[in-house]
Amino acid sequence: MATPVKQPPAADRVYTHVKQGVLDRRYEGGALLTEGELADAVGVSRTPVREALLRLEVEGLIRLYPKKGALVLPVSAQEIADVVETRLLVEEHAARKAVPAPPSLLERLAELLEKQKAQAAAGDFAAAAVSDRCFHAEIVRSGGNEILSRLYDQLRDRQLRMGVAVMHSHPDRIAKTLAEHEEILRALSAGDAEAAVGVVHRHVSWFSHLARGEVR
Amino acid sequence: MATPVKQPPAADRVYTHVKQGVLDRRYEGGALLTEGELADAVGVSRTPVREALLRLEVEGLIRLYPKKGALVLPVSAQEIADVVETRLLVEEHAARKAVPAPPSLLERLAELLEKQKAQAAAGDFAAAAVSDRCFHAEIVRSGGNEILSRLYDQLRDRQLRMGVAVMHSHPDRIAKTLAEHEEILRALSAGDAEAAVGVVHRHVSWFSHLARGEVR
DNA sequence: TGGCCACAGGATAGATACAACGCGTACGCA
DNA sequence: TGCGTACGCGTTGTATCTATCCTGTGGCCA
Repeated sequence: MATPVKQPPAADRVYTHVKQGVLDRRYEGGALLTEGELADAVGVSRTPVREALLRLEVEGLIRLYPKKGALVLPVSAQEIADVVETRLLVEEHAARKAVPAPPSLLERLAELLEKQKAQAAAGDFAAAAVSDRCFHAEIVRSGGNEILSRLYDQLRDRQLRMGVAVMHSHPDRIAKTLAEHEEILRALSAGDAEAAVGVVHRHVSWFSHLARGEVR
Repeated sequence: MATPVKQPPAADRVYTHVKQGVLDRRYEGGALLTEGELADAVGVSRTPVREALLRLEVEGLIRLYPKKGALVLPVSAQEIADVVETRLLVEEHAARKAVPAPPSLLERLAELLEKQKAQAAAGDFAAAAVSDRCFHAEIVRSGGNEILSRLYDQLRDRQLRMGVAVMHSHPDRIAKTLAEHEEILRALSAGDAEAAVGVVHRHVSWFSHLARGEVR
């Protein structure tokens, strides 16, 4: 048999294609995508394309203009501020709620932290970024609130568009991130909610300083 | 001319139809909707139905099962808890941020409160519920965070499914709601953030007591 | 009688065909 | 030359058709 693996659904392929394209700037902010283009690019019909675009609009990555096309939303200062503010709200809440932390959570966090360290040391920054993301998501998910967990995932996606390059280019920043993660883990282990919240606050709001005025 | 008005897009009609159906319990939780049924019911083809169902899934009202149909999600205790927790998080944050409140905000809130009072006095509980909702939404929107504003709207929609009847049936509760709104407005006017947060907390978490164990 | 397999029914997933709409352009008229 | 209108192209919106997949049912065999 030539292709024993079953292809993922066409709608998902389009979704991933566009999302990746938007996230890593292959599609510039302000670009106007049309269903036909995307259909050709991915090799499917327009129907699944419509589906994917609809999902992406809900996530706030694009905006659908009737009879015109899908506008790749440029990153605005407003959006950056909103994302950071919302992340702060969700993550601080999660950190506060994660105290006292169950051993299973602490264990998973320690594991993720080790993994990220190893990946950073090996120079695999992309993988490290994934681990970074998992670390935060794990804390949020430990709160057990599905609404907040889903929201948080979306926030991280949107944040990916805003200056990821900087994260990857500065080893200093990586080290600082790791140190802060360690600090968060320590605070959670110690059951010190306010300390954990404080570190999370620093950790997240650092980004807003960096992003200020860097709207491209 | 018979129908001079232009019909809204078919997808929107389906969306509204299903959403209303789910919200006012015409479609029971646990029911399995099929695209064909809905297409016939609204009088459009299945394509816009798909679109509408997709949007509703993102909002968390239904769950799409591949090759099976659209399950109207039953209200679970988990969902109630999540909605209330998230509302608390968002609304308390909004209340805190709304201090000091600009006069324009206070003005709009006072206006909405008066309107709701009049509607409640006139016995138009449905309209009063709409005003109630606007009151809260206005505070959240004043924060200027689009992500939180959109999230909040979704939360209110979902909460509509959980025991609205109770709200409408007890005039006592209406009176209490109005009193609490007045209290919130007073606290905001006075610039007392913590007082406002406290009232909001009471106001929102009242619902969780009511909903506990009342999962239908 | 119990379990397995084949088949049929119904649903979605995807492709394609058609209609309606909007926008820009170019032509015509004043 | 300037403005208004009409035409044409491109895009989305909707409908319909086909293929694929899942599920439940029925019969057959051990």
